[in-house]
Amino acid sequence: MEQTINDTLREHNLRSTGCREEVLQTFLARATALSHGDLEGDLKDRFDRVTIYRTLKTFLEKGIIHKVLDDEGARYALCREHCTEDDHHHDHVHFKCNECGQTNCLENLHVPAVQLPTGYRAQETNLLIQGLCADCAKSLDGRARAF
Amino acid sequence: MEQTINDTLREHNLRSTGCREEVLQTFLARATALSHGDLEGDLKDRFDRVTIYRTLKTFLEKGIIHKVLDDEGARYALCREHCTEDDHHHDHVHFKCNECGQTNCLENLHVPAVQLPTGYRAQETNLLIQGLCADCAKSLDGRARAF
DNA sequence: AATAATAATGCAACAGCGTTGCAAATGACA
DNA sequence: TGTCATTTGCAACGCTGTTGCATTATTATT
Ligand SMILES: [Mn+2]
Ligand SMILES: [Mn+2]
Ligand SMILES: [Zn+2]
Ligand SMILES: [Zn+2]
Repeated sequence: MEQTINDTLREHNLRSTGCREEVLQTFLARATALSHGDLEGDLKDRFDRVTIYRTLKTFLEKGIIHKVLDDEGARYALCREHCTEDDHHHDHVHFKCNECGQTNCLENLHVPAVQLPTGYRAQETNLLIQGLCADCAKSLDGRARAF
Repeated sequence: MEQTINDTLREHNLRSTGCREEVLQTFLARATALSHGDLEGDLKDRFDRVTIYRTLKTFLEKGIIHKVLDDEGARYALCREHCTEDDHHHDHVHFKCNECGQTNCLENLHVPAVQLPTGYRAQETNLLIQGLCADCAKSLDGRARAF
């Protein structure tokens, strides 16, 4: 695992540093879209917030993470498919649970194509669906039945 | 027109004030999604920026405008369909032009339904397509042909 | 293992966005 | 015209994200 992280950094032509290792580690461990604040919560005693900002920017540029559309602030998630500096492809759906607040990539759910008006050209699409994730829907149902 | 604006405010149980009239006027005139900064640009010598923020918040709550999800910041657009305090419905596509920067509602382009994983429940969807609007695509083509 | 070249970090300072509390001004309505 | 609830401007604040610069760490080379 330690090795995987440094391999990933090396593959993207990035030096191995404490902050980069831990940010990447956090993304792998939490497996959900994270904001800068989430990361700062975990890492602020070890690294300066500016360094975390710069790490996110670097990871974005190198194709290690992608930006996730959100109604309140910027979030980022690991790129599973193989993205590079030039070639990003993230045409999957993102889901945000209004109950637990988690935002996740639905990697195998493709954004459906839409027929744009004449002359328009699409370059990138972002579909965010908000609602209840399976876990929260279930526990809310349980709570409702109790009454 | 003057009358239309005050009618709209009245219909939503809002007092007619200079700031509200001019913000609504600006939305009608520009016919595109606006950020707080856009409005401030037009109105800052007449109204305090806090008042503009509060006007946006009020219009949002009353269903006069809706929030448009954007990759860089908050934008707002007029509700065309009849929204109220309780009942918002904005399942149309939003398009942002990467050339001219304008974000627009494609009112008659419905967000297609997607089949979520078992247990998930959708409550709201936001589809943002980025690319080139018809005007910009055309003028870029013209420029390319000139070489 | 020591060195040199390059890149990353921490710190301080800053700009922009959005919110809040409060006193003064204004709009609605009788 | 007067009353009362609402809205406004102002000052202050917190949060997010950026920049410049001196210091430190990583990497490649010897
Ligand atoms: Mn994703
Ligand atoms: Mn819209
Ligand atoms: Zn949930
Ligand atoms: Zn355009």
